[in-house]
Amino acid sequence: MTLRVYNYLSRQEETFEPLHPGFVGMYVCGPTVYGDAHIGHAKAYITFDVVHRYLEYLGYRVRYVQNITDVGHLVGDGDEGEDKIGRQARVERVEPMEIVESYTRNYFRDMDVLNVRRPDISPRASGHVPEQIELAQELLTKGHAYASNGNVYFSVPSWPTYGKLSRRKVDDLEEGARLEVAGDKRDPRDFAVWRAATSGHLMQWNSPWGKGFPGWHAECTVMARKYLGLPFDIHGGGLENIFPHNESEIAQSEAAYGGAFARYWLLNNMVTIDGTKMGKSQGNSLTVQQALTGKHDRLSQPYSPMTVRYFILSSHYRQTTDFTDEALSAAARGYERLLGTVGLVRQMLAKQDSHNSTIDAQFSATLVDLKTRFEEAMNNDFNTPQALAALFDFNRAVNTLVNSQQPVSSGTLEAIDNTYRQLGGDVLGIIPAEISTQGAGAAGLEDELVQILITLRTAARKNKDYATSDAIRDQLAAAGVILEDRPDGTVWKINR
RNA sequence: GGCGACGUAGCCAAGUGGUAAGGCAGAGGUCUGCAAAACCUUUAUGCGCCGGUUCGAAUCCGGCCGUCGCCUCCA
Repeated sequence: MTLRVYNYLSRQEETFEPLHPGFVGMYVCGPTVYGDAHIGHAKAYITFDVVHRYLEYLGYRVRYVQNITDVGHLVGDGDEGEDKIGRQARVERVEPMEIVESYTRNYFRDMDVLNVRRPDISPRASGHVPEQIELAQELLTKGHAYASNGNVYFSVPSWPTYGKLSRRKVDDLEEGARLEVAGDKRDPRDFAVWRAATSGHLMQWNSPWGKGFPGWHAECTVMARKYLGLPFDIHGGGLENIFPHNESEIAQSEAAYGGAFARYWLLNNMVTIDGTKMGKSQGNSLTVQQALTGKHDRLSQPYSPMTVRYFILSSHYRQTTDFTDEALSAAARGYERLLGTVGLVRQMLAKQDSHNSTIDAQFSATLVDLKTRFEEAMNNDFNTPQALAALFDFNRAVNTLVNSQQPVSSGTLEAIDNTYRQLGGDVLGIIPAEISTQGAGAAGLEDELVQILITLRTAARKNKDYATSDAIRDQLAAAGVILEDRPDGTVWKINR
């Protein structure tokens, strides 16, 4: 059983084999930090987080590099736009680097709550200006770039394979009505590797061509090379950046350094909101914070981070994900179902007084079956919906077992819990190590207080004083504590 | 104008040549003092429409209709 991935370079599914056996180098285009993370970021980084986690599950040692774009990304069309960071700095009346710092922190804060593991290296574009200048010089030396009025442009016509990733024909690009001809470009298709700064530009550096700043595509080219070497295994990112960004990264790297850039291109599809494109320019963006707080026109309620994560993983990463309130609330209930079983298993495990390490023979076949199906799904280009389906089938089997009123050995419960932790936790990142809203994981005092009420209620029920027992249950429910009577006693959980 | 993706039950979503996974919602049932949770049964003779290839197609080919996206900043 081997991992197969869809490679946008070949537009085919291919067997994944890293260049150096046992090691994987992965670069993913990171955010431009001039605003809060939105659900498009969430989809992209959850997607590659799962890729990262699954590669490690398979035993690879992964180096995951994801840049922070803090300079060079321009607002608007053409070449006259303002730097995004610079503009936001002007709006908020602070230094550009304050913008970068604060939105970088927000970015990691949001990704942390979504349980996205941090990359191994988060290099900043502004910290790699010398390398980007060297890239421009190398391209000039090789004849694939030219300097003009303090700008350095990559010459697209000089590089015949330009367009190979996005499958655009270079000749067609000329007809694009939107491509404005900058006065100092030789060809409208050329793009800037280095840009001359106007006097008002807040972020600028000295260069052989005067004061300026790097072009947007340059950072990824140099930082991927610096930290992963060429070629490296996986380049990830969002499909909307396939052109011109990814295309230009490849061209610059191959033209400057020779040889291949990235070996496998994995690109996630985009996000829509109620069926239409989400974009900052559309005015309908949904930030991660808005999804978590529910403070958004389109949302009826807040959604937990794990619900958002589960929802994103419930469709394949190369499909578009349509965020609707209805779909999210369905996901919330589905996720609750999964988590409820995990919580129950952990509570039963905590209640076991003697340890019996024997694993039920019949159930161990179920465990093996789950693992097989799960791995088959994930090996099939990270098919998380299929993997989740396997997990839900397993879930049903577990529910049947723990409700069978037959004794279940602690060894079996432990094996079940470990499986949830490994597949649902380590790989998919949707099953927390501690379920804070579940009795078993609750803080001591909270659990003790609820246990006192449960004891009182149990006594009332024994006396058939249902008025009292129901009053306790109803009032606890109003406070957000749900009681469930099981044959072996009452358990509780917090209803979020 | 160029390029591309998608259209599967009320909703979300896998499946890409062998006779429709999974989740949500709905219906009936079991369990329960009543609930909750869970479990069982049930919910697409059919996968946008029309043709074609094939023993066999949701899956391949052609045409049509529809939706969305990229080509311009965006993950």
